[in-house]
Amino acid sequence: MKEQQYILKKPQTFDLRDIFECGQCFRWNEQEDGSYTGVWQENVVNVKKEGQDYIFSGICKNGNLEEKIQKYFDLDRNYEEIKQSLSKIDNYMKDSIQYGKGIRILNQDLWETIISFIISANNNIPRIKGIIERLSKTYGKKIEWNGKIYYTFPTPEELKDVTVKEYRELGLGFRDIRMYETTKMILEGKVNLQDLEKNQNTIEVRNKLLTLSGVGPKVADCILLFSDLKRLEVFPIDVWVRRVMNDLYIQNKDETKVNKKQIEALAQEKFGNLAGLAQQYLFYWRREA
DNA sequence: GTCCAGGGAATCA
DNA sequence: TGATTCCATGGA
Repeated sequence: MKEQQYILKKPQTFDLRDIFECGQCFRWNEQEDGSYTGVWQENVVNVKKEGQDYIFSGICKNGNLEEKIQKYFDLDRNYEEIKQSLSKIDNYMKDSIQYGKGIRILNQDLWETIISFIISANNNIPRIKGIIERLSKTYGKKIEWNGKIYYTFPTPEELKDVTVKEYRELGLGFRDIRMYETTKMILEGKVNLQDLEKNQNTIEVRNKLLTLSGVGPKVADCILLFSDLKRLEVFPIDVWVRRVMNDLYIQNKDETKVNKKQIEALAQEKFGNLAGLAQQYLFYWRREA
């Protein structure tokens, strides 16, 4: 495969750290020069900031790099408008958006997002990244670029003979059986990913995702928001989001006792169909700042 | 040694 | 429906 290059000139909303460290993805790693390298589908790409421009270079299977980047980085969406709208809600939103102003929500592969967030359950980000890297290295396809070896995220077919024990040995812990069962369900067609991609009814898609082993409300919402399903109205509630929502708006003495339905209702009322974006600014702000 | 992590499933009321 | 408890693992 031939190396391709694409230069994104002076994007208004685009920051490498905000995009790759805000918790939505697990396969992008910072390089010594401050650029980031990542693998998605069968693409290996490095993004480097040059002045106010961003230089993408890498290899991609069938297709041109520019089109893939346009889609993956959600470049057709107007984030300036979204940020302006959310900033009007209150000063907390204004501050959190100011902190994460370069965030864009990636259109990640549905299958990879499902598995990644099943692994994320009761786990921490460095360890999630390690597990996903070992999964790819063990079962994915090898891609060489720029003198280094990279591995694609394994497809359901590439995992069809993997046992629960082998997942456990990769360090998945109690998530081994969930990963095994979900992979099996998809291979057997009990959940059809193409059908989910086509279905415009968010409730139906969410309910279907919830039938997968290891997919509960929070994981389902992360899949809906961070994959190419791209539902911006969902509001994934994890420990950090519960914490920040309680601190800012609810102020219960015991944050762990806050009712999830109360948080959901509040999010819907305040943020409406942009709740997912609001959630991401708040998550990143509370976790990093 | 203890606590915690982008929670889910099983169990019980 | 709603609340509790257990689930591996590695880093702080």
